[in-house]
Amino acid sequence: MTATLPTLSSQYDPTTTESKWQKFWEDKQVFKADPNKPGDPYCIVIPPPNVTGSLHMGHAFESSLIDVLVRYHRMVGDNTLWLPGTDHASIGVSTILEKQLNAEGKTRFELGRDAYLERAWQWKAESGGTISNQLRRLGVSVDWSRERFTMDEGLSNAVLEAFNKLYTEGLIYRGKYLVNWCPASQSAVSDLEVENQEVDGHLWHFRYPLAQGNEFVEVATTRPETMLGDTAVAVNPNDDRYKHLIGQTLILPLMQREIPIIADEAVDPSFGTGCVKVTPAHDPNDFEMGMRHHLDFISIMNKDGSLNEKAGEFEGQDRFVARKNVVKKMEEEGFLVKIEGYRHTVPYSDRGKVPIEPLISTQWFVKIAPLSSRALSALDDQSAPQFVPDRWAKVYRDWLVNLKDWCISRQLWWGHQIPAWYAVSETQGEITDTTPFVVARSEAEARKGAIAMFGEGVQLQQDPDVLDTWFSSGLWPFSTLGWSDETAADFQRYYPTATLVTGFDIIFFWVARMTLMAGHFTGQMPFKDVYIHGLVRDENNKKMSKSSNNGIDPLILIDKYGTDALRYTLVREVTGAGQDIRLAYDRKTDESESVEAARNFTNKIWNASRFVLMNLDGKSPKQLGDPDADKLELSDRWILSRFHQVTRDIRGAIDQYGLGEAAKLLYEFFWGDLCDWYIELAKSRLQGNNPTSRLTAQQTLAHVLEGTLKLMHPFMPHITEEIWHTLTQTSEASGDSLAVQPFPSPNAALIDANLEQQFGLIIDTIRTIRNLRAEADIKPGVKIVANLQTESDRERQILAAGQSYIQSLAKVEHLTISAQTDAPTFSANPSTKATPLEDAKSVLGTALDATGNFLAKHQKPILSVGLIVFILIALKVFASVLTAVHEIPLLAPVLEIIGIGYSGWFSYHRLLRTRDRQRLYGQIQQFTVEVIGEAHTLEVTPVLGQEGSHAPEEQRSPTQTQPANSQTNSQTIVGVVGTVQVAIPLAGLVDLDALRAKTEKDLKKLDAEIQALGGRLSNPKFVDKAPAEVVQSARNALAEAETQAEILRSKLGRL
RNA sequence: GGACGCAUAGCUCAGUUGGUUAGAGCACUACCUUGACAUGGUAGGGGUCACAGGUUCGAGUCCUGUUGUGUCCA
Repeated sequence: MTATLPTLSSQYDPTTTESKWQKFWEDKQVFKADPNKPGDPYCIVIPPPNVTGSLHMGHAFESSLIDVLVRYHRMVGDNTLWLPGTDHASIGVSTILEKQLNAEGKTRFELGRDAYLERAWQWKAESGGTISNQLRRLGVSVDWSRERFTMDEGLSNAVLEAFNKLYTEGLIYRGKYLVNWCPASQSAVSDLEVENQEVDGHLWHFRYPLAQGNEFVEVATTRPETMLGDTAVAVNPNDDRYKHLIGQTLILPLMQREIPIIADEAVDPSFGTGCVKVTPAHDPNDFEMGMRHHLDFISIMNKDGSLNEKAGEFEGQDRFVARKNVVKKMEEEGFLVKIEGYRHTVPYSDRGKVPIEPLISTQWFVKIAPLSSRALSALDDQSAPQFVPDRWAKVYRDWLVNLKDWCISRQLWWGHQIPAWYAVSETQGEITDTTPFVVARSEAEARKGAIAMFGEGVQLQQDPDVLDTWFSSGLWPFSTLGWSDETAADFQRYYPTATLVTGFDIIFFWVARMTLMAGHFTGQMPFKDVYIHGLVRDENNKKMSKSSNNGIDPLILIDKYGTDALRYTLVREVTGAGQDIRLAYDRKTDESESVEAARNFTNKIWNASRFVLMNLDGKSPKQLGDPDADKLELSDRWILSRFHQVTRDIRGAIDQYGLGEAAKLLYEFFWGDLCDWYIELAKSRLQGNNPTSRLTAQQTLAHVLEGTLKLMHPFMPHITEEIWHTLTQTSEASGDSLAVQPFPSPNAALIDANLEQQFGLIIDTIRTIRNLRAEADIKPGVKIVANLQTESDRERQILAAGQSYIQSLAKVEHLTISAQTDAPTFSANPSTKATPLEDAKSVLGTALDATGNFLAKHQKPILSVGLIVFILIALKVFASVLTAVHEIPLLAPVLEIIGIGYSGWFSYHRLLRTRDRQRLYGQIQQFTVEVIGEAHTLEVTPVLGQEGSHAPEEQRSPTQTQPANSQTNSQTIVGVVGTVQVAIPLAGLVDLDALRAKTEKDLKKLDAEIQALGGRLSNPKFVDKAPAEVVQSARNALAEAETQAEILRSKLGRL
């Protein structure tokens, strides 16, 4: 698309642009990976979002981060694959279907397994694509052709294979244990699906009577109904209060069961009364104690949370109803001592949102120790995976150490059905805790095995339960690449993957599940790096969650500001250590200040690019060609140096996961260096009539803009793709994309720190002049006269080189650069005053330099003979000028005062050409002002400026801005930059008080600094111990500050 | 209770191995509709770096403690 320039709007509109490029990328398969192509493999598997999910800010954040990495690596030349997909969310989908069925007055059992699953697949077909489609709107560069789902055929095979292998190796077992039971979904859940919540509950104190005698012990509980299942009371063996009771028995109230008092180290004597009731079938700690002391395990609860026949008269009551009734009954019978308010944590089911009930049940488990030891040794011996930031490695390690066996069976239908077939014919047609079973890859295979064991007549029934979703998700990094076929091309090429990007809250779910499984099945850690990012918090710094309903919908912000703006906002907020980021948001207006700022940045990119495009004469960067090295002007060399430096910094930052830093570097470079300075400097060249200079500016602009678009592409893919196509005049039909262009490489030869530093002085000088203009209330359109004075040869040379820049950007009509100090006769530091000889040398140096510049500018071959001739001519002119000087009023005495050396320099610069001499007329007056402090003795005829190609009548002569006969104009406002004095003669009335106040303030600051530096330097310990470099820089700083202060003080004296 | 963070401008946050005058964005003030951009430009004001000690020639930065705050684990 070679958009005709006038059609480019002055405001960037993301809506059409973004959908266009998203479609383009997908249609042209720009991100389709090819394992046969060259390049280092770089693969990221998307942490599969839950298929029931919809896009939230966390996805947007994480996807933005991943996309930066992936797009960067693709452009750097790596063979890159970002593989998308979703997991099947066993409990999540079941909950949704359960609700639907409830509304229809049905249960899944009435419906039957097959019909239920049909319905589930139908739901998936209709709603399962939501999250994927929303991800598309983020512009993620995933390979959609490889999109996977944990229940598709390949991944299901991987699950079968993994289960069978683990079972054969003795790492999967079936057994009766205490599990986290979710009465809402009526399924076991893993430890990780349990969320502890602090609640205001109660502590009920009960009295249990001893079987012998009339003593009591007092116990306390937060779940009174569980007392129905108590089979002991425990005390600490070292607790003197109760030592005598150990071994005696109690009569459990309500149940009239005789239970022992046991001694166990696990009892905390300081908690409550020091006596604890023990309910082994309903509490994890008590379960352990029950095992240790061979207690009875009495389960009093049904799977729906109601009490069973073991609960006596409370049978059939819901657990919370029973709780009240038990307390009531205990009170009636005189066993209730007291009820205290008590804040404690209660385990809630992550999905079911009801309190978990620890319940004894027969389930399938994965033996963790052998798996975690492998992951641990990978971490300890090889630091694999590498965590960024590395402190998370410790959290990961702690977790691996504390892992318990993993309950993988779920009493649900949606998911991978456990590949175990029971020989139900051995147990009266039912699956019991003891029914023999065969684990196999298929029913046919199972039958074969079962017949071998139980004969032809064996009846088989597959385990009705399904596997934990995480069982299949844990295989994701390799199952999606083709495992268990280890010869699969993708697996060979892309495994192990490069980086896992995830939030710290999910370390336990993701990272550990995957490292355990990968370590076991592939012998490698599934990713080299784990990049941990923080959470996106809302405007009140609260974690966004469904339950607090404070989520911010990324799609609303995308609609309002554009995807690139949102992505940039999120990425630039990221800082080094994986801190949380906060997103500004106004819920009433759906506006976000921070995204708006990023939107403004996209608009800036758009308009700066538009400016460049409008000035390239319709040519692409390629057609313009690269600029000739010897035609580059100072500003060209500067922006190229900046570009290559920033390229180097950005590569370094991204390579170290400093994505936010890279994003900020881009902002500063683009808005600051490129727009505020280079483009502004290039304007006069683009509009001027020097074709060489114009072409060089065009080439440099085109080159730097294209390079910058590449640098920015990973962060803001849509707008950069749009502009790049226009800039390079690449048609969409070609299928060529910025996304696959090579990322810029820094060219060290073009990086010039010295040049950048010099340019810094020019920039600071411009800023100082602008500052002075504002202080003096000079209107922005008015051109002024400015005098720069410094004793430093180096500074003068820099300023001379940047003279036209200063004039152009600070709106200076006439600029003088001189060695003359402001008030030489009052110099406080005579030793720094230039001698005539030094002056002469300086003049010669400057002259030679200026000559060189002059000749280079005009590209004439230089012969040393020519140079000598030129200098001779210059000297001759100098001589004749001395005569001319006397024709100009007051000039001769002025030159006498300021010295012959400067006069030479001055003559060269100001009197050599007619135009310069004319300009001089306008400057004489202010010279007089500077030197003598008054101008009224001078009479000058106004002379129009004739500089450049501008229409003279549009310009104001300096004499017009500074009426010669006025008494009010004999003031000069002075600023300092480096050791350069910047002086601007003032016209009209000036607020002297304000000027004085300003100057005094600056002076005060300087004096404080001088004092601090002086104090430091007069401290022998500092001078002795600090590195010479630091001491020297302190000395330089002090000298500079003293010069500055001197300038200001002398100015202040005159105000 | 244990672990890990955080505390810097009105707000949100940077600040690399200690080294000149602590930075940015937003907000604020003044001026400017200048031929890329008012979603813009120029300039400006605004900070005892939570507090108290210590190490050091030198501490926003390192150490100890205190306070406040957040997260995870139990």
